[in-house]
Amino acid sequence: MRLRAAENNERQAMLPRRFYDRDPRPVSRELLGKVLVRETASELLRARIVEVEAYLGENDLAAHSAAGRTARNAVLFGPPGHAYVYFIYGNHYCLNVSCLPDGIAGGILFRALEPLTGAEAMARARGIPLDGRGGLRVLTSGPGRLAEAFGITRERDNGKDLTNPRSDLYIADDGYRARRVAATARIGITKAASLPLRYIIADNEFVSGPKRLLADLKSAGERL
DNA sequence: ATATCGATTATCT
DNA sequence: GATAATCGATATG
Repeated sequence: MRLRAAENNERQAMLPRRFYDRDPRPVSRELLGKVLVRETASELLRARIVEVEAYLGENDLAAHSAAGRTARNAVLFGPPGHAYVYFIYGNHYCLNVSCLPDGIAGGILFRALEPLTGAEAMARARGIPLDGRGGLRVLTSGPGRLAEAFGITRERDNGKDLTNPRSDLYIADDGYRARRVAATARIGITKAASLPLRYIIADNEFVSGPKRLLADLKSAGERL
């Protein structure tokens, strides 16, 4: 009953398509603090978005869309609010959401989440104990980890409309507002590596990478 | 605590 | 045939 009510509230707070129909940078900033939800008949997973990276489409050398449309990156060129899932290093899936109107590429990579609901199921999906080394952090801190925790695969989720009321994967606003937010250089790329397009909730434990606070705030291109 | 390295495959040159 | 928006294990200070 209580869960039911929370569920309904989340449903109502599902972000609409127009939220994503903008430049990936402001969308990234506003995505911080929102809640990623996986909701099926048998499971409810919820986790707060604490780290994302903006990818700017054909003008961004580090973006998958930089060299134009292909079968793999087609979702990035499609309408806003859809899941772009790619497979990387022969090991991991990563989740993005498309931005900007149909025909214009752009997207946002989800890099870290803070578990809110269903941590036990996330641990199961990750194949690790809930109380093991690293604690809850290793469940969802990192793009490959959070995708595994949420059972995200290309087959299951690529192209999924995150703004469809019947989608089992969506993003909600639960009223939380991030306080200290910063932008830093993006992680793990070689091209256009110095642009400050990685957005983090600065004081959040689940932000990815070692020595988070010091390094991040020192290299922060701008405070938001 | 930081550094390096191997795994493993879809995608593109 | 090389590369990649990563992770986890192992080695070293």
